[in-house]
Parts: sequence; C-alpha cells; structure tokens
Amino acid sequence: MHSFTEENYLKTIYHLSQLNDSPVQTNAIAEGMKTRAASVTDMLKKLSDKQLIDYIKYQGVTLTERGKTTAVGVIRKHRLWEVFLVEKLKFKWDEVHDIAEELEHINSGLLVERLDEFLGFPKRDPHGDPIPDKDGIFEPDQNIHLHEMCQGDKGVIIGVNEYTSSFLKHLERLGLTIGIRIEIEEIADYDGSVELLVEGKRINVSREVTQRILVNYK
Amino acid sequence: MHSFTEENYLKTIYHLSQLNDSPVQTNAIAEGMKTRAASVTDMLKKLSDKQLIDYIKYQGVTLTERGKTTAVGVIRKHRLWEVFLVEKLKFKWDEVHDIAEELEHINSGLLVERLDEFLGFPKRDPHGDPIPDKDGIFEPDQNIHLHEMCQGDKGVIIGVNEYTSSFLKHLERLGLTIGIRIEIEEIADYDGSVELLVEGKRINVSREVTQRILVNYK
DNA sequence: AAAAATTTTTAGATTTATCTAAATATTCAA
DNA sequence: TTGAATATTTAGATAAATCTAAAAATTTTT
Ligand SMILES: [Mn+2]
Ligand SMILES: [Mn+2]
Ligand SMILES: [Mn+2]
Ligand SMILES: [Mn+2]
Repeated sequence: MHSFTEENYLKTIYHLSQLNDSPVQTNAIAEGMKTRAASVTDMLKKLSDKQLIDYIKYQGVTLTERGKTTAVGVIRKHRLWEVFLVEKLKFKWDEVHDIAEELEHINSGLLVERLDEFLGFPKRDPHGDPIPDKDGIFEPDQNIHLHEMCQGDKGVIIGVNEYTSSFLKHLERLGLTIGIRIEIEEIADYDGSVELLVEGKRINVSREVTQRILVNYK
Repeated sequence: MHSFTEENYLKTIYHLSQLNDSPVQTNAIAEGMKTRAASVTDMLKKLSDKQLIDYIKYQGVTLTERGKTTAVGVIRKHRLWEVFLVEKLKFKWDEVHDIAEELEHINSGLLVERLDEFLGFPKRDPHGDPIPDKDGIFEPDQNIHLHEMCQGDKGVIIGVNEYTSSFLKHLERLGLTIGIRIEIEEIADYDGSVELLVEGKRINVSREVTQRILVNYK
C-alpha cells in the first residue's frame, strides 16, 4: 500500500496535470504540497521506483496508469466522504474539506463501494466537483470559469475550485451557491470585477471570486 | 495533536490497565502493540514528556487524566465507527474492526458528536463493548467471562473480547452471537471445555472460546 | 542472600519524510 | 549565443518510529 504522503503527492500531481497537458513541474508540486522542491525531488524518485509516475530528471513528471488509478481512487473517496458529511451528518459545505483530507486515506475497497451505495451513487460533491465511479470514470462536463464569461451570458453555478472555509462562507454571503442561476450584466475593465444578476438582485463580484466559480452555461 | 502511534499506545495501555490495577509493564505493551520492548521504552519517554502517562523506570506506567481522556476518546470513535459500518453500511461484525482501527484516528470533535447523533447515541458496539459518552463515561455493567460460570448458570451473551474475523465467524457457526441466551450444562475437567444449551441445542465449546465470551447473568 | 531468570533500558542503526544550502541544469532575454 | 534568471537536483542534517544486541535492574528461585 501507499503512505498518506504518497497518496497526497499523486493527488496533487493529478490535479496539476489537469491544468495543461505538459509534464508537471517540481516547483508546482512543491507549492501544491506546501513543501520544498528538494523534498519533492526525493519523493519523485520514490514514486518513480514504484512505477506510479514517469519521471525524467529536470523534465517534470506524468502519472502512469497505475498512478492515475490511485490518484482518482483517492479523489473518489474524498468526494464521497464530503457528500456523507453534508448529506448525512449535516455539516456545511465549508466545513468538510479538511475532514475529507483525512478520510480519503482510509483504505478499504469494500468501504468505498458501500459508502457510495449508501449515499445513492452521487454524481457530484458538495462543491460541485464530479465524483468518479468505481472504474474511475468521470461524468463528462463542460463548465467554464465565471471570469471567462461575457456580458449577457447566463448560466448556473455548478462548482468552485477553492475549498477554504473563508471563501465558501463569502460565497454564501453573496448568495452564490451551487444551483444558483446567474447572468453577467457588466464586466469592469478597470479591475475585472463583474456585475451579476442573482435572484433578481445585482451584485458586484471581484475577479478573485470569479476565477474560482465554475458555471454550466448553454 | 497526537500521532496515530501515540494514540494506539495510549489505547493499548488503557486496555491493559483494565485487566488489573497495578501499573502496566513494558513487555505487556510490546505484546499488545506487536513491537519490541526497546521501542516501547522509547515511546514511554515520549508519552511521559507529554504528560499522558506517569512513568517510573522499571516500574511500569499508569495513564494520567489527560492520557485516559485521550484513550477513551479513541475507543469512543472506534466503537462508533463500528456501529456505523454495521448499522448503516451493512458490514458484518467480523469485518469492521480493522477498518475502525483506521477511522478511530480521524480527528474532528464535531465529526464524532455528529456521528454519535446520526447513529442514535448507541450504547454498545457490534461486539457488545460499551461506548463511552462524550464525557468519557461508560454505562456501568457487570459481565463475567463464560469460562467463569458454573454448571447450571444461565445468562445472555453480551460481548466478546477478541475481534478477529476467524474468531467471530467461528462464533456465528456455533450460533453464539450477541443477545443469545445460554445455559451451562456441564464443564469438562479434562480440557475445560463447556457443554452449553443454546436455543434448545447442546453444543460443546472449547476453553479458548469460553475465555473470549462475555455473559450478562443474574 | 546469592545465583539464575526475567524484565527493562541503553547504545547504536535504519527507514521515511522532511529541511537548508550549495551545486547544476535549463530557460529566457539581451 | 552568452549571461542572467529560474528551476531542479544533490549533499548532508534532522525528527519520528522502529530495530538488534548488549548492559543493567528487578524478581524469582534455590
Ligand atoms: Mn474537498
Ligand atoms: Mn489527503
Ligand atoms: Mn474493534
Ligand atoms: Mn488504531
């Protein structure tokens, strides 16, 4: 089996590799893992020895199939536990990420499948992120970031990509939660902030926020 | 916070200290933790520095109040998770102990209390062990081991003190599960095995088994 | 109360994951 | 295309938890 640390590295590498299709760089991993580049290099050697990543010195890394399977498995567990915490234990969406960081490393294949079943095979976690099925398949979805939308565009908030309690509470105060319908009224040249129509009200949202909201629009 | 290892040591020391009221010895801990006496000595120093145990060289250890609170907290989580696995995820009683060994170390006070509430504040785990409440209080109970009972005694199986899958499956085959009423028909001098009346049938049970079954009798 | 047996501790390694500082490789930009 | 900036790796330490072997303390037995 893999240590918690190894699993966290694989998850980080997976998420980074989603951002673009070139190999993931040491420094990016170091930032994601909140550690130093030298520590990352050490771990990359280890993951490479275990055939979880393809690693060429100075050239960054890509996950092998085994590495990807492991990473997706951890993500699956993370998101299922988040659903459990919110749906069954009445946690709020801003309270569950850190607990799921721990629960995601519990290793029992049967547990994951039973949990999935108990939750009714949910497709998304409380932050709108898709939950891979037991074969690691994600439901395809084409979202865009709110900051990529144009004046007049309409859509429904489908997810976020920051999970800190402070950010999520801020969104709640703004009324920007999952499932909410929005329309872009105006984009300010000056600071990139956006004027939105949300449930009949006009609100102004900073670029920091629009970059972290995913919208499903058609 | 405490590491998984520290928590496991505290739990082991707690269980051993329940067996008699003298200080717990290094070798006993080593056996319980499946490690070497030298490793135990190292850890005892650490736990002592953290004021979780009172430790006098060569004289064994006792838990401090803080140590006891921590140990009972871990036991509480272990047993609540076992209830969750059996009651909600349909695991069998012989499948849950090892998973609970991992889940017991998830640290979130809110999680434990919400879980307890979700489960309806259960008083016992699937093996009949009492679950301490949030203040660490156990429901008082006076059980005896099946091997301590005498010919003619009657009672109800209320728990076990071994949690291996092989033992628990063996009990199931014998029909000796929690809540079952039994009566001692005869005790063999030769090997200490016991003739029991269980649901109208006479069965013979070895001493290895009778030592691991707890009975509530009056 | 010695000697023997047992228990516990110390000394010194090992493994894993981390760090800082220095060396080296790669990329960017003049 | 060379020098500067950036990114990455190596070297050498550290901290946690473990180990074996040997020394020391305690307990038991004679
Ligand atoms: Mn999360
Ligand atoms: Mn994690
Ligand atoms: Mn158990
Ligand atoms: Mn444990």
